Amino acid sequence: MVPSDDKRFREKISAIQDTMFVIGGKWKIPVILSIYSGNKRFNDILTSIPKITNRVLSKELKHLEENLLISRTIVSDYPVKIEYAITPYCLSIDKIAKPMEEWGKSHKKEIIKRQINNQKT
Amino acid sequence: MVPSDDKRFREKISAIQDTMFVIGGKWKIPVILSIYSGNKRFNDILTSIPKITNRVLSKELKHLEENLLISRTIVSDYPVKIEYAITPYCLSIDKIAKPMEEWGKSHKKEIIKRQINNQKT
DNA sequence: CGGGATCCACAATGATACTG
DNA sequence: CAGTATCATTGTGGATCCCG
Repeated sequence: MVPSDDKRFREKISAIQDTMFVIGGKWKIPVILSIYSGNKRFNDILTSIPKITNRVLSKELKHLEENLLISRTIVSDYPVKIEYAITPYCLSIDKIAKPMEEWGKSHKKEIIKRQINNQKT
Repeated sequence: MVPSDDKRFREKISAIQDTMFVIGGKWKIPVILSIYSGNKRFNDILTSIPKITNRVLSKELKHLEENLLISRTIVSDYPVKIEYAITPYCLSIDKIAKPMEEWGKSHKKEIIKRQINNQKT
């Protein structure tokens, strides 16, 4: 590796790893999209996302709140009623969600194409 | 959630999760960038990425090869000499790496800003 | 209803050694 | 050189129960 590239290289990696930390993992984006698509209550979000468990959802919501992507509001004390909402800031992840969605789709095609070619040989 | 949104919603989630699967995790992007920046040999890549171990690197390289992002070429049999290279197809991830890098940078600023505000109160 | 606490299985990782 | 094998340790996720 060229030494002069080193600093920029590491900064780049670091920035991308930061992003991965915030929205990476299996559930972050699904949770955000669930709330974005209208779900506000814990159990609604829970049931809207296949296979997620309440403990994991709880952790993810906390993580997202700490990273300013969603807000948590106590609507009523008794019975306890909480509402989650995405923050205006959260909309900025659209800039990465869109490319990721498109790339994911085209990549799937690419992999399928490869499999067909392998079968031929 | 509105039922009519359901199908598109799940497709969107699925595509993004596919992307996360391919380039997600701690090391995928660093490995790609390392090769991109000129490292071709296993041990070069290994030492260029802080904290990665040879076992993890080995797994990541296999994963990336399976997903067509890098190529693995046996240059000489004895002594064994392998060369890794990024594929032309791999360049397509630039479309997501760039946005992720930019978002990561601006997000760090956002978090720092939040911390300063919290200290005031 | 919105989670937290606990227990447990299994996956991931580090360290070290070893091989073709 | 380019990895694998093995073992100990840690982390993470699911299942279940519980509480305000």
